[in-house]
Amino acid sequence: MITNMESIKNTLQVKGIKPTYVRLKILDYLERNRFHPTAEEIFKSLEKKVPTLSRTSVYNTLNIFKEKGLLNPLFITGSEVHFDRNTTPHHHFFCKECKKIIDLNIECAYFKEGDVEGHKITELHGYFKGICKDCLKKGATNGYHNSI
Amino acid sequence: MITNMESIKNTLQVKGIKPTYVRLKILDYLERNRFHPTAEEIFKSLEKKVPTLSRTSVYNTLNIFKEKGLLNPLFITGSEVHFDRNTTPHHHFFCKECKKIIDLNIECAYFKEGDVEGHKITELHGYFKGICKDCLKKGATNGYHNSI
DNA sequence: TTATAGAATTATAATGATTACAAATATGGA
DNA sequence: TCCATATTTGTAATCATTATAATTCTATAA
Repeated sequence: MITNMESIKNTLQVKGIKPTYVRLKILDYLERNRFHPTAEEIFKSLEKKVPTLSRTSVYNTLNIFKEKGLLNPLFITGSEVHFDRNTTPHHHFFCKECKKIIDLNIECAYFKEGDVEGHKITELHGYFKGICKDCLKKGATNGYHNSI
Repeated sequence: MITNMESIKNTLQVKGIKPTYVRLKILDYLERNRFHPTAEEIFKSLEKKVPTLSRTSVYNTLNIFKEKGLLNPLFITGSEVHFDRNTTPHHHFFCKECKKIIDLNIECAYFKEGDVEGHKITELHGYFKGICKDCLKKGATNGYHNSI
C-alpha cells in the first residue's frame, strides 16, 4: 500500500497542499470510499485508526480540498453535505429506498455548450431521485417498504 | 384582491389543507414572490403584516405544503433551503454574483423517459451555477467583483 | 542537535437553520 | 354558548458546521 500512499501524497503536492498525516488519511479514505460520504462518516471511520482525530480537522481538511478542487460538495438530502472525490462533471441518482447516491454516466448538452438561456455556466449539478436498480429488483416501488 | 385570496383558499382546499389565516398568507406570499424565498425571508416579510407570526408556524406550514405537493424544496446553496411554488419539473440557474436562483425552460430527455441506467426516476433536480445574463452585462466574469 | 517560527491540529464554544414540545389560542360543530 | 380538536405560538433542543484560541507538530536555521 506504500505505492498508493505515495500517489496520494503526490496528489496533494500537485495541488499545493502540504501532505500531512491527517490530510493523507482523509484523501486516502475518499479515494477508497467512493460512495459520497459525509464529514461525520469520514470522521467515524478514521477515528478508529487515528484516535486523536477531531471533527474540526475533518471539516477543515474537506474545506481545503474543496478550495483546491480535490472534491465537490453535494447538496442532495438537505441535511448533511456529501463529498465527491470525482470532480469531473457528472450526474447522480439518489435512491429514496436505500439512500445511496449513485454516479451516472449521462451527458448534458447545455453544460457542454457553456451557457443556458444567456447565463454563463461554470458548474453542473444534476441529480434524480427515485428507486435504484437494486431496490427495484428487491421489489421496492415508491420509497416505502412493501414487506407483505 | 379578494378574488386572488379566494383562488388561494381554493388551492388549499383542493389539496385537503384547511385554509387558515397563516396558511393563506404564506401561500399568497409564495404565489406573489416567485424568487424561491427561504423560510427566513418569508417570515421577515410576513412579520410586518402579521405581527403575531412565529418562525415555527412558517416552518410547519412549509412542511405541510411540501407534503401535499404545493411546493418543492431546493437544496442549492448548502446553507438555507429555498422554496419553489412551481412544482412542475424544471431546472434552475444559480448566479454566483447576485445569488439569484433563476428558472430555466430546458428539457431533460432522461426525466421524460422515466428512468436512467436502470433506476426509476420520480424527481428531477437540475441546476447550473455560474454568472447570469444580467451580471454578465454588468461586467461580472467569474463570481468576483471587478470594480476597477 | 536544539531552538524556534509558522503551520496544523485539537478542544471547546458559538452559530444558524430547523425541529420538538408543551402551552395558549382559535375554530367549527353540537 | 360550550367543548373538542386543530392551529399557532414561544421556548428549548438538536444537528451540522464554523470560529476561536490553545496546543502540538514540523521544518529549518543556528
